[in-house]
Amino acid sequence: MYEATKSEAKWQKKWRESGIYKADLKNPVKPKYYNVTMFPYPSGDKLHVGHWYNYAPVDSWGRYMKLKGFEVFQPMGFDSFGLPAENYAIKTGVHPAETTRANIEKMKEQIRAIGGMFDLDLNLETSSPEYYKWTQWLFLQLYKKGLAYRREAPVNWCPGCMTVLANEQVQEGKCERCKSEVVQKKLRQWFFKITDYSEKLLDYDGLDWPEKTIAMQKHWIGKSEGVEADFRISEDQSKKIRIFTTRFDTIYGTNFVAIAPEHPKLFDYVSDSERAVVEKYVEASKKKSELERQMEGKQKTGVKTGMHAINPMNGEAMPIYVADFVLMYGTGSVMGTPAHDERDFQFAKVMKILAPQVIVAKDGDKYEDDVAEWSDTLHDDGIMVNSGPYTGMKNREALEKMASEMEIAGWGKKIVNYRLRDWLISRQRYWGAPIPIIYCEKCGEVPVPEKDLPVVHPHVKDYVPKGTSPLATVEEFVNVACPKCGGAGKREVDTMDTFVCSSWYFLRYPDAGNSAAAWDKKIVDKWMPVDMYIGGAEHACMHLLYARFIHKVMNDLGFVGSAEPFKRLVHQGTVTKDGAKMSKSKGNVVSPDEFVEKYGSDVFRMYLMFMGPFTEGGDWSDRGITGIARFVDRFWRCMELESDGAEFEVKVHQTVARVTESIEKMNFNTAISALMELTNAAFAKGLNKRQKEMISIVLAPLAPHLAEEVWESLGHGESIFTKSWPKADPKFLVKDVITYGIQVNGKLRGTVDLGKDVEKEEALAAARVVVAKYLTGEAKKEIFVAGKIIGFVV
RNA sequence: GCUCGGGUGGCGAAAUGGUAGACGCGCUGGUCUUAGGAACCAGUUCCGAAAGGAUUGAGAGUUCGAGUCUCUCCUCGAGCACCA
Repeated sequence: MYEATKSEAKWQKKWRESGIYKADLKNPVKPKYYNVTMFPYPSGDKLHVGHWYNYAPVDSWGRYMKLKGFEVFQPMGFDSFGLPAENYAIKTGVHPAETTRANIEKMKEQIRAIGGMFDLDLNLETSSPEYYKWTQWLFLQLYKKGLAYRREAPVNWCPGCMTVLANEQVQEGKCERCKSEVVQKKLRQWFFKITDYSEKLLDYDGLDWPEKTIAMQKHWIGKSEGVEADFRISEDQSKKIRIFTTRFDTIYGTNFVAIAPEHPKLFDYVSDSERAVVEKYVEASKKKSELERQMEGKQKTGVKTGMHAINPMNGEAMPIYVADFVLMYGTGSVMGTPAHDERDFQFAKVMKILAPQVIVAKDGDKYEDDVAEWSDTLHDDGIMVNSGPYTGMKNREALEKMASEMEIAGWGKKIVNYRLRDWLISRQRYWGAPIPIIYCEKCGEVPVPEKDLPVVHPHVKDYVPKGTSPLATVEEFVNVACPKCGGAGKREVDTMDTFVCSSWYFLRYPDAGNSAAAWDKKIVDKWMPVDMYIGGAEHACMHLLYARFIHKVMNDLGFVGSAEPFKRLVHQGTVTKDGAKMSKSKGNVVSPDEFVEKYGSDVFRMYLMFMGPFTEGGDWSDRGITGIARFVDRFWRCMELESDGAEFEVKVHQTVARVTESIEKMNFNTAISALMELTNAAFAKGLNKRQKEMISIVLAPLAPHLAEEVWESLGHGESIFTKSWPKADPKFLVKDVITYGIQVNGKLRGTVDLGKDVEKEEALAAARVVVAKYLTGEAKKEIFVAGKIIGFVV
């Protein structure tokens, strides 16, 4: 009888004592493998099924790579600054410095109970001065390069969290964390100039990432190539209005211009007579929240400004409108071409702008002069019509020609636009890394000299968010001498977005104890890039984008040799309970503890992996865990029995091959089922020693404790994880006798067993006998695919 | 609305264009047992007594052969959402 609990405690202790999960970081002899999972934040809640669903496959993968002969580095730290830790502290009334400490210890114990080979002894915690010192250093490097700057801008304000948020943290107009409705505020805040890296971030060359994640990032960066053009104002020929379009080819159909209410120069384009109306409209749209704008959907509103722009192609005067469907990005004003843009069409309908004219016609042979209903078929590429000298050209070619001619004429140029905004990193919250900047009356904005780092995060009693940073209440912190002139200075009191802390932790792991630098380039370049990065898909446009940006900056500054941080990325799926995401508020959190206690960690983690492909997640149900428990039991019994194993030799090698293939594809579920099949076949008779050794090694990534126990029972003193992955002998993988299916007119009508080297004629002859009664009439076609199928068409 | 994924037994799920439903749960029957929610053996897609027939969300297409490829549609999930 295998006693999981006892055995697991024993092996966890042995692994820790022998340091088997430690990698030789400075001088890896074997090829390195850097296996990382997104580090957790200590929140005070226990580990739930979702954590296990993440960490178990990561660990199985790491153990597999270890058995394959790699020096595997599989560290884990804690993302301990940030809102989860702070909110937990607010809830319990205990200072975050204390709760964080306690929670990390608690979580470490729980993570150790999984029996993973995570290296938790590096003590990487983003809230410790040894770590955030270097987060501040990182800030200074960006500052020096002009990539960190402060400006006043309308920003997203979350009234629930009482802080500003980055664009990435606003979802459907609500705070990503607390779901409060986000409002716009104009504030002076710190930004990272991620937009400088828009183009570089679009390069995914050499990355093995899920297509979907790449698509999401690309969409978020939102590159569009278009044209910026100046239109003259007909009321005042000295004035121009600059518009942006991606469809310059449709300009002959343009019959209005629309400008965003927030446009700084809006009133340059408003006539005196319309001034009052426009002011009213601007006021009204300012009051609308992001959410209200979305609620209105495609219902367009706007008012005339009273001025007109001149269409440079045909000289027509077009009315200018102020309309809030135009966003204050890029030029903040657009040309309206109702026939070729649905929004323009909707707006034109509301404003009763008449007779939108088709410019690009499908196929060129049929088009309507006037568009009564907008249809996206009109949007297709095609042949130019109604377009003066360009009529008859292919529209994409016309676009190029028109744009070059315009550039020569000097009233516009081709440009590339991105929707990515700069990363707002200021937070008016307590539990984060202080921004290392001092404001001096004389010298202005002064960066804290690197030798003065860290800017120590002050202890504050009342850290409940009030809308301004709690750090501002600590006078000894705020008042400081200017590092430049020695005069009176005041510290920046905002803290950094926790995503800054998490954007570089994987660079710290290999050299976590370094007190002289953020990391030693030599060591880090040995380990970077991360070979396998596993974590949730929800970070696609946040952490995963920020980390790439920071890494590229560090690469450009010469601090790292690699251009990308994560070579291969895999997202685990989400485990739901009754179809809903597990959350404490819903009260549907499943705790692994009782199952681990009853069945052991091996059974629990295998059960999670057996649910299905781990990238897909699934709905939690404890029905069925007994199946894995039975398997473990049978497996153990199988290993206890001794036989010569002759009859299982083929099966053993096939199982090794199948498990290898499955794990290689990270299909842990089918790896387990292959082992089940073998166990079911052999558990009553047993295997020979060599066979047991092979099988226990291929089981080891999935059930490490059980595998160690078996290995030891086979008389080995050393850990199974010092061994190497077995190779299936190809001679056992080819069956001598193959059962062929026989199809007649595509329907299966029988089977026949044939030798592996059977000739076509012989096979067909044998098959004909089996399905004789279906072979009526004349045979039209006979099919023989070696190793696969025999077919007749009659 | 746009961009991705999915849709296969009562359930979780397998299937390089080649015998659909491996493996597991559950269920049915049996063996062993004072008893068993333990263990083992057998069965289990649906309809049908059987012969046989049907079957991978719906429909069409390509193919000797389609869960798998192509098109149209339905539906569920995720993400983005007036970026011109």
